[in-house]
Amino acid sequence: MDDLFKKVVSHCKEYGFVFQSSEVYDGLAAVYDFGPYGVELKKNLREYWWKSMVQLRADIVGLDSAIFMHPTVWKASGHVDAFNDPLIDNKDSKKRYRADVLIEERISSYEQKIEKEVEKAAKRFGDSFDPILFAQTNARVLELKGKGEALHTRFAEALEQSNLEALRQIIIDEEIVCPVSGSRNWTEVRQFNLMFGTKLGSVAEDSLDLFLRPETAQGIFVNFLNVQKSARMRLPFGIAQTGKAFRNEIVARQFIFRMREFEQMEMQFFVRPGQELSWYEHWKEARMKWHYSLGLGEQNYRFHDHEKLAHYANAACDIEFKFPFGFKELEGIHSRTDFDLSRHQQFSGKKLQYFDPELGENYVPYVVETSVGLDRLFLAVMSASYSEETLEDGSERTTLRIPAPLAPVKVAVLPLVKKDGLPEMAMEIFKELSLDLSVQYDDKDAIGRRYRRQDAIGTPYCATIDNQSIEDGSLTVRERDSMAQERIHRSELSEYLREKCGYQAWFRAL
RNA sequence: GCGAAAGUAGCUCAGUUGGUAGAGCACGACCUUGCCAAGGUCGGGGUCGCGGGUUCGAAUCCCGUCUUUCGCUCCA
Repeated sequence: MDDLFKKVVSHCKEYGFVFQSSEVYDGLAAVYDFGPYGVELKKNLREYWWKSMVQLRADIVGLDSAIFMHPTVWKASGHVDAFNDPLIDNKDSKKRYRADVLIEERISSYEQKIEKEVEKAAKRFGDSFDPILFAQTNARVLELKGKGEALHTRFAEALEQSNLEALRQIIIDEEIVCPVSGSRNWTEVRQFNLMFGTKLGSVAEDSLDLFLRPETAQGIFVNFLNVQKSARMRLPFGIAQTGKAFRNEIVARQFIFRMREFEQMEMQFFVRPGQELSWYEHWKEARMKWHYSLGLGEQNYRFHDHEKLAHYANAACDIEFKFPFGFKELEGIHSRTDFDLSRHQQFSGKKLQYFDPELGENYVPYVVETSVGLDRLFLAVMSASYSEETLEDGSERTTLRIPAPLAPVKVAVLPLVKKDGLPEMAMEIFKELSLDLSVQYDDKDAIGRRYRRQDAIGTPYCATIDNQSIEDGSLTVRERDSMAQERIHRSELSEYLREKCGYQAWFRAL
């Protein structure tokens, strides 16, 4: 594992940001809990997203839909089919493949062979026409074509019936080999469902099979008309929501980058058909600007356009972040067309249309989606903020340079010594500030050590109370990154912190 | 899920051919100092991931299991 990444992971645990779930029971794979500082950072990220996407915009409203949904939702959305992968392992190379992909490759290889035959014949024909050669080529092409079509039919049938044994038989009959080992030593084909199943109802035989939602988006789509009508929204408008989603990943790794239970922050923007691509471009820019506003460094972001589009999209890209293990997806922006609403209309039998007063007609809106992984955003902040430095005096300092508006603790109030009434005055200031900020009080150990402890959890400011404070009410404010100090009056502190730790400056940059 | 490596105190690690656990830091109390970590004294904490086996005796050898990390597949 990357060295920096390793340090970030252990820092997360040691300083109360992220713990492994159920650790006392040896943990639960790919599930994590957020500790005292983690929950604050996560809350701040969610809050900044929500305020900039909902509070600041007249054309977007919020929603909080349930994790449980009617089972037909997932048939309509395509998740029941698309999230089911038939997988097969090669016993020699220990590599795993999707059985359907292996067969599809074989089908297209027949088409390539036909092309080759035709090319070969064309070369040998030259200018003159050779009826014998023509007949031979024709026969070969027809044979290949027949084989390809037969395979295609057999494949479609096996898929239709979800017949795993039939899929395996095709791989064996076609003598498909593993590209790595070259062997035909295959395991059984097994089905992996990426959705978690559960049951609604306490009596087993009366219970309803449900899925935990694998994405939050569908809760927005099925509520489209409820929201549009009750909030009296006109197109174009968006619905935003944050919440947990669940995927039974075969392999879930890289700390909180890929978890089985994760939190999404997403917004579905409903537009008039035909306008979706310009809105798609609009949201690409707007979302990138939002990420830039966090101040983690613009060089750490890039777009990645999807070449293979999902079944529901006509344009899609990712905003990728430079994690310690490379550029990886942080947010997805998809032009989802009218796929979702149309499908829900079809499966529910209820109209999910919008009456456009300008056009004077009804239609199913098109949708542009922006979807961020909150936990990934969290990891991005942690890995971009982690820093180790050697100071002038040769001592080491580990600092989380978390942007002040996101910091779990905004200010620590520290009495310089534990006597002469300094703790009492510090506690008084702590109580004042904690009315509108996350504040910490600490009177243990030497002042320098306390500064380092605050550096390690990313506290941007420390307010130190000394003997002069008792006399004139002034105190020292020490800034985390520069370690610079300035003296201000205690009555100015609240305003000072609000200025430095608020989102206002970020909002203005959007 | 399959393959490979690892698991000893909160953290980083030692533990010699099997003889029944140790260091540094951290933590707690008290004293001292007082604006950028590591002053003094005392103290708490581990059935060596878990279960089984071999042995007079297992952190150490064997088997199983769990978790973590890496590769394969998928994705926010």
